[in-house]
This record gives sequence, C-alpha cells and structure tokens, in this order.
Amino acid sequence: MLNQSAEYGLRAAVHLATLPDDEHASASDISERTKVPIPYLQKVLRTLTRAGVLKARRGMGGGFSLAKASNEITVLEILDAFDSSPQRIEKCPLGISGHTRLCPLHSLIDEQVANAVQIFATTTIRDILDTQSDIKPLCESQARVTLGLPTDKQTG
Amino acid sequence: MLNQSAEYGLRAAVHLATLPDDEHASASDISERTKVPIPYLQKVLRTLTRAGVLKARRGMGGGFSLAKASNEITVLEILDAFDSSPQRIEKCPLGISGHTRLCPLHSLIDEQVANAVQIFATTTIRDILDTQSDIKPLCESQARVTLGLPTDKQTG
DNA sequence: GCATAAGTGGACAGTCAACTCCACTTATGG
DNA sequence: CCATAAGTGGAGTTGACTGTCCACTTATGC
Repeated sequence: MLNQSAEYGLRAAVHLATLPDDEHASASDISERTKVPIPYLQKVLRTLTRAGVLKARRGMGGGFSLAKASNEITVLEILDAFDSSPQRIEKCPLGISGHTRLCPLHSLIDEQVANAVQIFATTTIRDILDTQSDIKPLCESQARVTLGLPTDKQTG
Repeated sequence: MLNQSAEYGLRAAVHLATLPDDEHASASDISERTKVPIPYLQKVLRTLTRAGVLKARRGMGGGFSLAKASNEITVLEILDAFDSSPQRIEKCPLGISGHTRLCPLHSLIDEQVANAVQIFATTTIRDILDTQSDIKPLCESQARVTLGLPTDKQTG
C-alpha cells in the first residue's frame, strides 16, 4: 500500500503531534518512539522538512516539530512527500486511442485507489489522534514501561 | 496499488476470457493485444500457469487459455499470483507488546486495504467483461483497426 | 568564542522488482 | 522423423527503494 518511508514519516508526524505545541523532539527521541533506525529516520525527517510538513531547528535543544497545526496536515500530504500516495489511473495504461475513459478493468482498480486517496486526503494527523480507541497511536505513554521484552504481538 | 506483473496478468486473463472457450492464444498474440513486451509477458504467463489460472499447451498451435471458467477467476487470485494483493496489516508494525489490535494510525491504513481486498476478492474476470460500458476491456475488437497510430490518449 | 548538540547534504551499498535473453523441451504436421 | 511453432527454466541487467555513513553547518550555553 505505501512504502517504508511513508510509514516512518507518518509515525514521526503522529508522534510530534502528541507533543506540546512548541516543543521539539530530536531525531533520536523520535527514533526511540517510532522504532525507526536513526540514520534512515533522519533522511525521512529531512524529506518531511523540505515538504513543509515539519520545521527543523538546529543546534543544542533543537529538533523537529510540526510546521502547522495537526488538523491541517493530511495523511495524503505525508504520503505525497514520499511519492507514496496510491496512484490514480489517469489514462489507459495500454495507450490506445479512441477511448476517452477507462475500461472496466482499469475503472475497477482506479475506483479502489480513488477511495483510498479520498480518505487519506480528508484524514488529518489530528483525526488519527482523536480516534476513539483504547490503543493509542504508537502505543504512546505506556510504551516506555513495557519496552523491555519486544515481542512480535499485535499492537498498533 | 499493484505491480506491473499483476497489471499485465490481469490484461492477459481478461483477453483470454474474451476468446471462445477452448481456443488458445500464443504469447505473441496476447502480447499484441495487451501491449506487453513479449519476453516479460512470457514470464507473466508462466507465473499464471503455475498458479493454476491458465493452462498452457506446447507445440504448434499451442498457447494459453483460462484454466477455469472466467466467473471462477477472481481479480485477487491473479494479484496473489504476483504477490501483489494489497497487504493487510496483521500486527503492529512497531512490534510493541501489550496491545492486541491496531492503533488508529494503522487501522486507518488497514481499512483502506481491506476495502480493496474485499472488492478484488469478489470481482471475477467475467464481472469485468460484463460491466456495462461503451469502452470494452483492452479496447477489444475495434482495437486492431485503430492500431496504426498508437497515441497516448485516454482509453481503458 | 569554544565545546558540544543537532540538523543537512550527499555519497555509497544491498535488495528487489522490472525486464531481457537464450538454450532447452514439447508438440504438430508434412 | 525432421523442421518449425510454442512454452519452460533460469541467468543476467538495470534502476528504484531501503538503509547507512560521514563530513559539514548551525546554534546553544558556559
């Protein structure tokens, strides 16, 4: 569905959204919380910064924070930063002339893509945090405590 | 959404489904109709044959045909042959213990996947051919006539 | 203003999907 | 039974994505 970078980017954004508004988190803080290898995470964070999703601050006490309010950052926006938003089928993949719309085969596929894109475009990071669930995104506060024995169980 | 092989495999299956029941089409016939490079298509066809979607017949007059009725071949089945069915998220990608379900972030994504999988699992090749549309899958019969100048226009 | 914390940029290595080739096998038909 | 049509198997190439490293720049704070 989406590539590794996008998955990591989402985790980072969700984590940053849980922080008090003007607080920064360093790459290694985020890495711990999101379980993403630091070197790769740094690259991901840079990408999100260039895309205008995050703000970076250098130097001591620096780090990353959201560039706008969490309800102004859509999931799609983050996927796009990593070329990972599901691709709509714009025109016939066979490139045959004479038709102006997709045939049933490609319509079927494109419809599924369209559905997903629509949801991702209208869901913000805030929405994710606001979702009613006993499981918090990235396992939030409890995570640190239970972290001793990382098992492969179902989580979130 | 799906990889190239799966896209090619779907085209081939749809094309074969338009042929009279016991008729075979050679790889190069299918290549022409589906606009897929022959060498790669051959590999795709082999994969579908091994997966039990197609039957192959060697020697002169041989070729490929569907291994079962077109209404018994689902889109998902073909995607699966190429490891291209959208992957459900089974367990927390962060691998944190203590939770038994997905967190809101991963639920959101998994829901989109689930939707698509559900549709693909219940749509057969026959359904695609039966879809009401003035545009036929792979541009069917008219295609050969207009094929002289392949332009990049919208089709299906 | 120097030591140190922290982000930046870009180069580099591994893996996998996309795609190509070719030598081999099977079957038909004259 | 030989020439030829057609599928099979597997090796090889390229390029994108994943992931790592390091030298460099910026900012803080003592």
